[in-house]
Amino acid sequence: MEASTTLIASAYERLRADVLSGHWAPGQKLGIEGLRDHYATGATPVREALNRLAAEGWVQHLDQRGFAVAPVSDEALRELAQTRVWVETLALTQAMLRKTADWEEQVVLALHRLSKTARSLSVDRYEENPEWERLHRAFHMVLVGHCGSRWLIGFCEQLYDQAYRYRQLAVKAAYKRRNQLAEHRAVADAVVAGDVTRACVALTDHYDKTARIILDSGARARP
Amino acid sequence: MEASTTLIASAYERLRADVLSGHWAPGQKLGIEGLRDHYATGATPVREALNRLAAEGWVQHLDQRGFAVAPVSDEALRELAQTRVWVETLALTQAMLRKTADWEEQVVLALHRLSKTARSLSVDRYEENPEWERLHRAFHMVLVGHCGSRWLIGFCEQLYDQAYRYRQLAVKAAYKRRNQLAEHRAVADAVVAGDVTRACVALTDHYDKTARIILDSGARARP
DNA sequence: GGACGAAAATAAATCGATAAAAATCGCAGA
DNA sequence: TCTGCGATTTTTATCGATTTATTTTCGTCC
Repeated sequence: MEASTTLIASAYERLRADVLSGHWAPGQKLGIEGLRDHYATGATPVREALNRLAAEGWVQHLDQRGFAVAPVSDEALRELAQTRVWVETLALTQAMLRKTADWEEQVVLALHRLSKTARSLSVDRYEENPEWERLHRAFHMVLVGHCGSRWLIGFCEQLYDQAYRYRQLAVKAAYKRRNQLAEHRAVADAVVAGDVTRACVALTDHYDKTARIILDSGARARP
Repeated sequence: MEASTTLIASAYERLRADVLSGHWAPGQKLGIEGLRDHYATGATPVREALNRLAAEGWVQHLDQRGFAVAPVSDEALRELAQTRVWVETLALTQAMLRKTADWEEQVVLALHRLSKTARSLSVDRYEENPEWERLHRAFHMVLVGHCGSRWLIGFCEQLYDQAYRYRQLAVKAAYKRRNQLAEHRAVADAVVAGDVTRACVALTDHYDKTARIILDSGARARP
């Protein structure tokens, strides 16, 4: 074999990406056989990948009845958004309390890079720009990355990725134009100014808006 | 087969319990063959159980080099304790903000049950009392269980179980006698009184003491 | 006509074996 | 004695087949 990585790792990454992107719909059953075909690999890698995804909450494992994509619901999204606000403002606050020049520069830099990149590859309709997505995630992770707790950072990553799935599902329904850059800049500015309260308010505002847009788009769980 | 559950679930539970209890030492290599023998099962259940544990952070998965029990360190314990204080005071605060009579009763009840149970099965030396452990976990989970976010509850469970492993490792070194009941009661009293600040301080104090005792016990990571 | 139950079909869980990778060991040369 | 190379051994990752559980189908009985 010549794959740079192991088959299970590859299967895991591809499966995860497909769940995140909404390629496999929430609630959909993920039969071993079907996945084995789709990803052109054996049953063992698929199985182990599914186990990891199950532990991370992306899919459900129904004993003796296989796997299914984790369902979504308005209620779950509200809970997710609320948790994100709580946990990320906590992390941001801690990061700011131990502020360093280096971290501050990272924040400014991450925002700058994000601002230079288009949200959509196409001007008139939405077409995901992977570069923007990468930089957006990086920006948010830099904000909380200096909180001093790998646990907290990990939680923020989980929550971010979960929210990303909801965004992807919503985008299939409606592409709302919106001045995200201003929202991001508001957070970064407050960080640079050292104003914890303002930074947390700005971050909360950013997440609340995102959640509201997704909820309004009408992307709902299918039963 | 007559096992009420599937082999992988059983292997997962037993392996997890053995890692938590310190039966497999931190850093120790977990060879498939060895585990296959020890748990008298096939390689597949062992492998899938290890994958789930790896996703949850109990073991490390070194590509093409098998699995090893997650290492411990003083530094990691400090970070864990700090994160626990942050996240659980957050959850407790939120729980108290949406206080209900029912929840308040659950707290009182959980404390009562805990107070009626001995920490150790033996009077003169420490011998883990599974019932106390169960009730202790239940008490802490009731405290945060009303915060309104399944995510936050899940995080608290993860952190609790991680801390439990450190406690187990420390207990092998030294059994410190200590009035835990008073600490637990302090939290519950503050909750009943509706005093958020005092409840958070009491919880923080409880966790800080635990961490300090473990650190002082000298249970350290082996390289 | 509906419901119960047995049997077939489907799909998941598990095993044993194989292929690939890493670690180990031993030997030759410096 | 130390170092580097290669063969050997050990262990992991993967596959194909078997076993076991669940779902569906199809009669039959009430």
